Amino acid sequence: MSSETAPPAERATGPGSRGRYPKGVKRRQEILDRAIEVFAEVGFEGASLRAVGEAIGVSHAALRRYFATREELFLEVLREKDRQAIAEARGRDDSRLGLAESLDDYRSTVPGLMALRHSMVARALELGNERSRDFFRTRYASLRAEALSTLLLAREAGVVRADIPLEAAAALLIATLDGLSTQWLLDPGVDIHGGIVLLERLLEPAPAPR
Amino acid sequence: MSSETAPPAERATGPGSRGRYPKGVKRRQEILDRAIEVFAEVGFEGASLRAVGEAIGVSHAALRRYFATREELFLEVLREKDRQAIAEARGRDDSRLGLAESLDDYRSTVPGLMALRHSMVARALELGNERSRDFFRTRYASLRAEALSTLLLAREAGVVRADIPLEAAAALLIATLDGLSTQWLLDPGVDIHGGIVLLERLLEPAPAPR
DNA sequence: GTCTATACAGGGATAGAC
DNA sequence: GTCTATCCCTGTATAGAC
Repeated sequence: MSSETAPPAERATGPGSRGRYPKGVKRRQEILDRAIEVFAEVGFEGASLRAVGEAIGVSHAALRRYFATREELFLEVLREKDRQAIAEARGRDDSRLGLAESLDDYRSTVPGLMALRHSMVARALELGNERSRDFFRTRYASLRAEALSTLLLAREAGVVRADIPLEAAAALLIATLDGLSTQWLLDPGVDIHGGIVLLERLLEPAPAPR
Repeated sequence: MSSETAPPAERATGPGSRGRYPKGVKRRQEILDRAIEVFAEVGFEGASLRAVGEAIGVSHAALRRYFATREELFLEVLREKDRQAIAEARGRDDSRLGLAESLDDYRSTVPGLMALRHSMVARALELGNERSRDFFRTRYASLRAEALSTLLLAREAGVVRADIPLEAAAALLIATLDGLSTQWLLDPGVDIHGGIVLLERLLEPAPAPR
């Protein structure tokens, strides 16, 4: 049952708590950063704990002082990338849908990291990997919530049809980004941008009557 | 470099060729069928070659007489499932889009096999796995082609708007099925059916004016 | 022709020394 | 905190029995 072996610096990253281990969190962040680089280079399968450790100049066993398991390290990498993406996304929030920008976010990540995300989602779908499952379930939930609020604004601004259920539309938006990216990753000839703008157009209120 | 060690029964499955090994192809098919069962039970990660071999009552080394590599076995499983799906899909081809039916196809597959497909796509995105890459690239290409011809029929029947690029719409359809399924697999509370019918409605010619 | 036996390199997890 | 040593599992590869 793997009953809670109490990983050291688990939830000790909050800034305003009691006593911290400044050395510890710093090292942890360093591992995270180097791990991202390794993923970007060799992808998910190539990024063994030993490979990551070697890139830092540390044995693979040492990594487990900061990340209880390989899966945990992977999830933390994704969390970190999400944080970075959110930080970059600030400041360009208008009432437009802005799907093209979301797409650029998606694509800006190096190929290795895109593969990482896909591999992690796949793992989350497997039996057993509850941690990954929970992570992605809440991640997609918040993605949908974010899309929903954007859609609400867009509808008020009049750029989205008023007769469609926005919850379904939100799920549809996220699904489109995911699915088109998959096809584009497999075959760069696929016009992913065309698919995005098509969906954006389909959501618009009235097709110009002529 | 792994320079072509000539796998035995590689392309010897065609029915009308020269001399066959009837015993061989039968055994191969048996392995395939049992492998599908194992995948359905334990998923992608749990289905090691040794596990599959054990389920058949054979050593793992024996499997490699029929499938040059683990990846090859996996791909063959997916090919087999595709064949079955195509066979079942015959007979219900009207001019409707029929997305709901496609969804049922998607869902009918046991969880383990859905995870298998996702895991294989993820692997195909990784560097190196060219076989998987090729398989899914052509697979998605033919899925899009199929969707395109369906969309053409639907447009002629008047159930799809005439002012949209159907190639982009085809990619969008496939992407939606993929993406929504991912969300639904992670969280059964997601109304995947709602997303599908929404897209179908968005593609319809004119929203009832009122 | 088909399969078992066996070896190899590499993976993640873990225990205990320093 | 980090290491080394070890365990058990994986896919791959080869030799040889029948």
